[in-house]
Parts: sequence; structure tokens; C-alpha cells
Amino acid sequence: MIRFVSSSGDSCSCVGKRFRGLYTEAMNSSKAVGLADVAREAGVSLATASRALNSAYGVAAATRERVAEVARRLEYVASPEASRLATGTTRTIALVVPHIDRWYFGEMVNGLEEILREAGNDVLLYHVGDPEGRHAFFEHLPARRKVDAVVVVAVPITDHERRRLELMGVTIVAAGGQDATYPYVSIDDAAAVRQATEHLLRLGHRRIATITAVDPDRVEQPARRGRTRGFYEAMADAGVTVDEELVVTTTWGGVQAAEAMEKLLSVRELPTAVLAHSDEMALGAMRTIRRAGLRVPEDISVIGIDDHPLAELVDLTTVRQPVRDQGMHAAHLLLALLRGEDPDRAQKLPTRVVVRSTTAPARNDQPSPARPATGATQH
Amino acid sequence: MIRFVSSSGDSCSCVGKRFRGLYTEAMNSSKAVGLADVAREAGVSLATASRALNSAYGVAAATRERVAEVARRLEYVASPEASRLATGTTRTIALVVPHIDRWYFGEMVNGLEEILREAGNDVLLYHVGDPEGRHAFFEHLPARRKVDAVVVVAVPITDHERRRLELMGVTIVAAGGQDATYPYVSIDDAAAVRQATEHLLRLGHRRIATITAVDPDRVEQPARRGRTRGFYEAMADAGVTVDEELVVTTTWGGVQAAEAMEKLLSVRELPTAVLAHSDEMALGAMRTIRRAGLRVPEDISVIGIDDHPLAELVDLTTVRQPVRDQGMHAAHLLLALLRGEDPDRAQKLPTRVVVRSTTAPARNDQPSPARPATGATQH
DNA sequence: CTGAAAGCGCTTACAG
DNA sequence: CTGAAAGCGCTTACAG
Repeated sequence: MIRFVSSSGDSCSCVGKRFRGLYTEAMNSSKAVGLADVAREAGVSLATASRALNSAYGVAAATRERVAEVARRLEYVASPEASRLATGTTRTIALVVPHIDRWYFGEMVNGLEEILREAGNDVLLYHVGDPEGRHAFFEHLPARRKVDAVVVVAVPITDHERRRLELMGVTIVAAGGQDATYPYVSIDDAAAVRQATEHLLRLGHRRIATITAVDPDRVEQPARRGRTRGFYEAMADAGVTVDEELVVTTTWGGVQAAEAMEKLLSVRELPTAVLAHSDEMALGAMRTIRRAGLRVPEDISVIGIDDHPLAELVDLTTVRQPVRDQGMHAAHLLLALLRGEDPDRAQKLPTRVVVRSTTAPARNDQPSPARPATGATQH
Repeated sequence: MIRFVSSSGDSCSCVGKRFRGLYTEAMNSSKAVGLADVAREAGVSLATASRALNSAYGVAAATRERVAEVARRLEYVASPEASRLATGTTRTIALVVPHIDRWYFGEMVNGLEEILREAGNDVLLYHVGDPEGRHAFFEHLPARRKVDAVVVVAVPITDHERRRLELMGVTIVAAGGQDATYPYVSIDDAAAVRQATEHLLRLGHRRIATITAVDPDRVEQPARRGRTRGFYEAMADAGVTVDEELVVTTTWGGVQAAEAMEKLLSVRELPTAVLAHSDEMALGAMRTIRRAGLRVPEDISVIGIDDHPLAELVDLTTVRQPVRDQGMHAAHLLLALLRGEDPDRAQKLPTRVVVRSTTAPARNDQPSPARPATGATQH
């Protein structure tokens, strides 16, 4: 930890010259207190000191007290390397995140980190952007035996990857993804889209377009399946035929959605509403609509999914998903698994429509059987 | 790592029953290959095996080759705990992040993680939201001796905190913050705001309002000082007197900015342009303007700072700052410091105005000495 | 309840 | 160039 490599004595990490004296002194004098110091000071053996600090049994209350007191006074903290080596446990959990720079992932990590750290774990961040990164991660991490568990954030993993982790005894959990093969917590994608679709249907829309998102390099695309399914089901339930021309697919992203929207605007008969698979995509669609000289929601209603923090600022109607909560639940799920409990391995958190001002009743070119929403929030 | 705690044999982490046989087998048979296995297989001692794999000197080329080959074949990976214990180094770097869920922080972490991991370090994530979290971090982390260095993302730290880290020999670097007391990479806040202000001035605006951001619980507020200063300087240079009524301060956030904008709209003579300290805040201001029945940019021009990914989708004019780059540069700075080199300890990355459509020439109630910008990007 | 001792899996002077 | 041995700082059976 204390690092004075250079023999010439001029390189004490990044510390300015004026501090050098101070540093040398600190190095020589303090040298992190260890268990031995605590034991000596408390007048017990190493073994007893260790037990007093860790295990619940086998130490006289008075002894435990005394040791604890000394440890506190000396600001003793066990060397994690040493105790990990000795116990064979790491108390470290890896987070595998494809796009840490996107709100969704950051929020998820936020929730995960909070719970995992509270439980005494270290949280290692692995950003795996592209397929190679994923590959490298799954090939090396388990072998490194650095972690007790890994939580993958919205990344479907292959069977091979999963098996590799399992074989090494690494517990795996998915946050925000969903996959029957390992425990997860997510939203019900189909239900979310169904809610969005039903909101539009309730407003009297019939020509509803949807901008569907897929991952460019994912092996599976559950979200697409799930979300798209919700749309078709809701339309069918309402007895509305889906015009396949109004179903466009693109990769995640606002710009991509903006381009997809151009396609939708070049259809013979324009849609009166469009449902995007994320708020970001909804904003992209809105830009195209706006640039085409059309208005939202007067000419075309737009609804997204997420309730991104900025959605509120641009008055975007959307389906809210609790992202941070998904992270927290996933963390709890993982901890339960690590404890050897048997928690619910398939948790879905509810979503709900948040009505703002990018959706409006369809104009009277279609019959409008349902009443328009009233501006309040609904389930 | 392999974890079969229960004596009844029914709790192999989170693995389903059908896998139990497989697991037990794996556990019994494989048991992670260690240096000893490599050494034996290669017919050398532990010491030689270790040297062959790590140090550059002191091993015959042929020996090194053979050991490396065996290691590869056995898929050997050193136990990080053991080697850290033995070397006293952690190869671990902590990232202290106040709001991982915001784009700016996620992007920064993205850049940091990439470079630090490439260099062979583990990246530990610490989300410290509130002052207590910060306190806990700085009090415990150094004592834990878990990390070689910490990079604080846009969090000014107190002198006491800094000293604590330094005394433990932990190298510290700031990414996105700026502070004369430790090495950093950031943008020039004053320059960024100056660019924004000059853009508005160039469009002929004179009644320029600014929504200034401060951190609620920060000890220092360099950004505020810096950014605010840029505004006053640019105005002074242009010979325009700042109307103090048009300078409002609030905490970071779109909703807060929306409220601040209400204040600006209740001034006797409305501003013709407003400069917000972030894009999110700009969007908040725009919402208030829109809801007041005014148009952007026809009635009021709006410019932000950041070039948030969504800024492009809402056509927001802004000052772009390279966030990921700041993270990458900060990582390189840190690595250089750890290597004992003497890098530039005060790196500022350039920003530039990105003109989109929320700013327009001031209407002719004021003289317009400069030509309006032409829609292209400018420095 | 407590202690002496072995061991976790590496690295690294110290001798050849 | 190579090996035997000590040591990194804990934890945990194994004996009292």
C-alpha cells in the first residue's frame, strides 16, 4: 500500500515535495495496524483476537469486549487479502454492464451497489461493450476466482457462458434482463408495452405504429420478443389489426429511432400514434416528426418506455419502469442465493403509464369507443 | 470460491438440483489449478514458475517458454488474493462517484474503467450519494488498504479527506472536478460558460439570464465559481452590464432549473436568452418557457452545457464537453502517477459550442453588433 | 473459553 | 539461471 519505489527517494506516488518528509515519517512510524497489534494490546492470542472479531461463539463476553475495544481504538481493519486467502471467500461481486453511460444501466448499478455494499461486499465493475469484451470477461473472470458472484445487467448470456460460471461455483443473477435459465429480476416487457398500447387505444388511436428495438450483437433478444408480443396482444385484444407497415425495427438509440420514424412518415397513410421501446427512442421519433412539420401530440401522439429522468422535462408520456428498484431487488435475490436460501428466481416488478403531454385523443377519423385518459396516472 | 457449505449437501449456491452431481464432481476433480500444478507439470520449482510468469529477468528463455506453455494449457490464473498478500500491492483502484445514475458520471466511469482495466487493474465502484456516505468512504477505505489509488469523480474533497488518503499512501486523482490540491483532469468551466455566453452575445442578445448550479452538500463549489466567472467575464468583455436579477442560483437538476426559470419569467423585463449550467437544466428551463406560452428560440433562446446524448434529439444548442475523454485522461494521469512519473497534474480538455436550434438571433429590440452564427459548429 | 500451529497461494530475498 | 525457505496477514481445526 505505501509505495516508495524509487531508490532515489523522489517518487512518493503523487505527493508534492513539501509532503515528502511527512510521508516518510508516516511510512516509518505507522505501518497499518494488524491483528497482531490488537492481540498484543488486548493480551490475547491471535486466534482469540480473530475469533472475538469475527465469530459469534467461543469467546468469553469480556474478552470479546476487550478485543473489540482495542480494535476500535487502534482503528484496526482486517487486511482483506489475508482474510480472503485464509477463508477462500472473496466478498466481491462483479457487475457486468454493457453501457454504463446510459441512464438505465447507471440507475441499475446504483441500486445494486447500494444493497451489495451494505451487505459488506465489494463491487467490481466490468464494462463489457462489445462481444469481444463479453467473451474476454466470461473466459477470464471465473478462472481468476476473484468474485463470489456476478450480476449481469440486461445482457443475455449464452449457455456456454452460464455453464462456465456455474462450473466455477460462481453464482449468477440477471438484473433487468430475463431468461429462464438463471435467476433474474426485471419488468414484464410484454406488459409494459401492453400498457402503452392500451393507453393509445383508449385515446381512440387505431393506426398505431411501433418502433421496436433490438440489440445489435446479442445472441438472444428477449426484450424484443417480449415487448413486441405485448403490442400484438393488446392490439388483438382490442380487435385492431396491426398494419405491418407500421412496425419498424431498429437498434436501441434515439438517432436510430429518428431514422425509423422517417420510414413511418413515408407510409401511405400516416399513423396517428407511435410507441417507442424507450424514451430515448421516443425523443428521436419526435425530432423527426417535428422536423417534418408535424406536431406532437396534435398530429401524432408519442409514447415511450422507461420514464427517463428527462422524460419529465420534455413532458413525454411514457411507461415507467422502476430501474433502481430492479437493481436493489436483484441484489437481494443474489444475497439470498449466496446465503443458500431459496428465493423467488423470477421476479417481475410492475410498470405503469405516466401520462404527460405527448399523447392526445385520436382525431375523429376513427371511432373512439373508449374515453380519453384524464391526465392522471393510471396502472 | 467453490462454495458447498451445507453439510446436508443440498446447498450448492444457486444451482438447481439437476446440476448437483455435476457440481460435486467439478468440485472434487478440478479445484482450480495453482502455481504448484504449473511448476510440477513444467518440472521446475515454485520460485522459477513464479518468476517465469512475472518478472522479465532471471529465467532462461527456454524455461520461461515451457512454463508459459504449461500455464496456458492448464488455464492457470494466479490467485489475486495470494499475490496481493505476497506483494503488498492491490492492483485495485476505487472510483468514488456521487451520482452513478447521471449521464455525466456514467460516461466518466466508462472512460476510467476502460483505461484502468486495460492496464490490469480492478475497478471498485463506490457510490457515495450523501455527505455521510462520503464520510464513511474516506474514513474506512484507506484503513482497509484495499486500493492503490482512488479517483474521485467530480466531488471536491476536503483537505482532511485528502490528507487521510495521502497519509495511507493512496494516490488520488480527480476526474471532472478541479482543485489545486491534487491532480485532476477536467474542462475549463469558466471557458465553457464564456463560450456559451459569447455565442449568445454574437446572436445579438444583451439581456442574458443564467441559471447557475451549485451542489447542495459540497464543501467547495469550484464549478460554480468557475462557471459563474466565465459568464461575468464574457459579459464584461462585451461591454454588457449584467442584470443581477437575471442571475439565479439553484441546485443541479432539471426540475430545479424549471423553478428557477419561473423566477426569471417574473422579472420586469424578460431575458431574451438563458444560459443553463447543464443540458438537463436547459431542458427544465425550456419546459417552464413552453408552459408559459413562450417559444424557444423565437421568444427566448436557450443554451446548455454538456452535450448530453439527448441534447441532439431535442435540438438543444449547447457547449460540448468531452466527458468520456476526461475519464480516460484521468485514468492515464493516475497510471502515470502510480508509475512514479511526473505527468501534467492539471489537465483541461477543450469544449466547443454545438449550435442547434434553441438559440436564434435576438429580436431587434437591441442593437446587434455581431453577425449571427451560421448554424455550423464553432469553437 | 483459549492458544500454538498449520495453511491459504503466491512472491522474493538469499544462497547456490 | 534456479531452488529451498521465509513471509504476506489472516482463519481455523486441533488440543487443551
